[in-house]
Amino acid sequence: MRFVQMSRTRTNDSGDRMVSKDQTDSSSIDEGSCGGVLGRVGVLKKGPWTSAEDAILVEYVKEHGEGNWNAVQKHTGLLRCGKSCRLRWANHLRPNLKKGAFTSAEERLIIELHAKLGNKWARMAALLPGRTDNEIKNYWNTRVKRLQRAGLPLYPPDVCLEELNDGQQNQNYSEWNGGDALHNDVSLTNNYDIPEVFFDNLEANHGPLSYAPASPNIYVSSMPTQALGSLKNFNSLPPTVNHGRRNRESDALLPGFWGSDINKLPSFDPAQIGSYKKVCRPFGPLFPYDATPNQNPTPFGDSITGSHAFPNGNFSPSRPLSEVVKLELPSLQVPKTIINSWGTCPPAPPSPPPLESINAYIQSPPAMQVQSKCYLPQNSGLLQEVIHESRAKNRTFDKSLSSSVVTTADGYGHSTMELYEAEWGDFGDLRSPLGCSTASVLSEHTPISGSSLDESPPVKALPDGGDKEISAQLDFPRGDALLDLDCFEQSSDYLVALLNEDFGSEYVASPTSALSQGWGFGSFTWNNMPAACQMSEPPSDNVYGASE
DNA sequence: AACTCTGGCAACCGCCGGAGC
DNA sequence: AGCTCCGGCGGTTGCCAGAGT
Repeated sequence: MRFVQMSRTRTNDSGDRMVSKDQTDSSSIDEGSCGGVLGRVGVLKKGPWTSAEDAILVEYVKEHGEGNWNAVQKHTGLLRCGKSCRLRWANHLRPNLKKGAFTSAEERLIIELHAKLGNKWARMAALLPGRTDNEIKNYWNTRVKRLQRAGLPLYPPDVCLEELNDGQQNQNYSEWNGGDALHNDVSLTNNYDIPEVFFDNLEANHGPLSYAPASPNIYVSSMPTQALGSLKNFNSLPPTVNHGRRNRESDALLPGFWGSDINKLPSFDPAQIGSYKKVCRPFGPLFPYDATPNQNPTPFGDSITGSHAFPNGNFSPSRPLSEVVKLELPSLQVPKTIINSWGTCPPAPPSPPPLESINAYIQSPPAMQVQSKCYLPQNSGLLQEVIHESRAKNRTFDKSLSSSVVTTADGYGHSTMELYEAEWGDFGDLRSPLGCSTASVLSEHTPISGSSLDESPPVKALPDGGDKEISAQLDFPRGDALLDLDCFEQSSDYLVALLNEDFGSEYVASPTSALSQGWGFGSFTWNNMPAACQMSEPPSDNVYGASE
């Protein structure tokens, strides 16, 4: 999976094989970075270190110890600034440095630490003996890149669970105990973020089928099925598209996602599933239909905000920054204030923004992609934040879902739950075979075609409040195509190929069997399924660990 | 064989905080 | 209090190698 750290030596071992273009950069007299200036010698050297320089530095440290790095140049004549010396020593020369690829345990630890700490590379390095912050950072960034391309979340389910459990220990608030905890959480998350799930999948699906209504990669909730759900993204790609790259990625897809050694993946514990059901259920399809805006002031979901891992590796910090003493922003983050300034989404008003603005977004994939890119940066990367917030939100799910009423073609109102059951009955469960969003499902199979806003499909007023509208018109262009069963079958075949390639056919005989086993392909997965929809027990097989 | 894309890695850059004066 | 120096940290860049087309 992860390339074994190459034995190649770019710098010095092979005798200055590599020469940087600015190996001696006399222009970089930058006090802020590396000094650059040196009184008597002239210019400081930049670029890769040579073995001779290393030897000089090692000798110096042996003699004088670490620290006082700016004195190195004085004492040794080494044309390197103090910072460069320190880095070289810390990252390559100091003893007890562990070289080579990260072990599975280390990778696992990094993931867990990142879930807890965010981009605190130095702190992680302190907990990983022999590893440097730079190493960890590089590893993580590469991982983020890979997963982002694959449209996968960053944290495996058990890591989420651990964080979840940790958080539960720390936050043992009751569900309706005066609503303080919940209220605070909800009120503080009143930031009207467009759920990242949209952008996430739009990004993941950008390309020939960028219009495809990707199922939201609902992070925690869909963890066990996330990989399968994400395979959908590849599913939606024509087999002729970039096959080689895809194969490469498919190779990285699951093992890379869950760790370097798939066999070491934690078993899928039904008990954990219970936790998922309990905690994560609401994340998925709820957001466009949340019928309890009073408790759920954000139009998207408090059910969603913060519940999703971005493919860039970070989670949405829907949990307000104000709640975090000092939130370290991962590499691609911007202050929360920017979140509310994206696109047409208004800054947090006291009431949910009009659905029109939301729909406008959803129906403008290109713009969404742009927005997505703009949006990505603010994720905190702190899994705990997400879980913390999600806890306060998931409670609204059952109520909202069961109370949501949508007028269907028969002219009668149906609860969204009824619609789910009706629409997905053919599949034996309530999952979208292609991970179609609830929105597209409903919009496709109700008179509210929603293919165009111009048609002004009726917006459903909820019985419990005239101003609570269901965005039944929420739709993706061409969403109907993805509901087509033929399309599904084709995609399924492709999925089978992928699955067989990655897992071996013994793991998943067919996508339909996978479905029948409770493995969702998209937004409707076992774990984000409303409780009422979970009519059968989740799969007990440990798909990922089946080889054990 | 040439090209492209991606992963991996080393190193640099800029900012920040602490210490000392 | 203000300044400078130093070191630490996180983000970014640039290069090479490998894989695929």
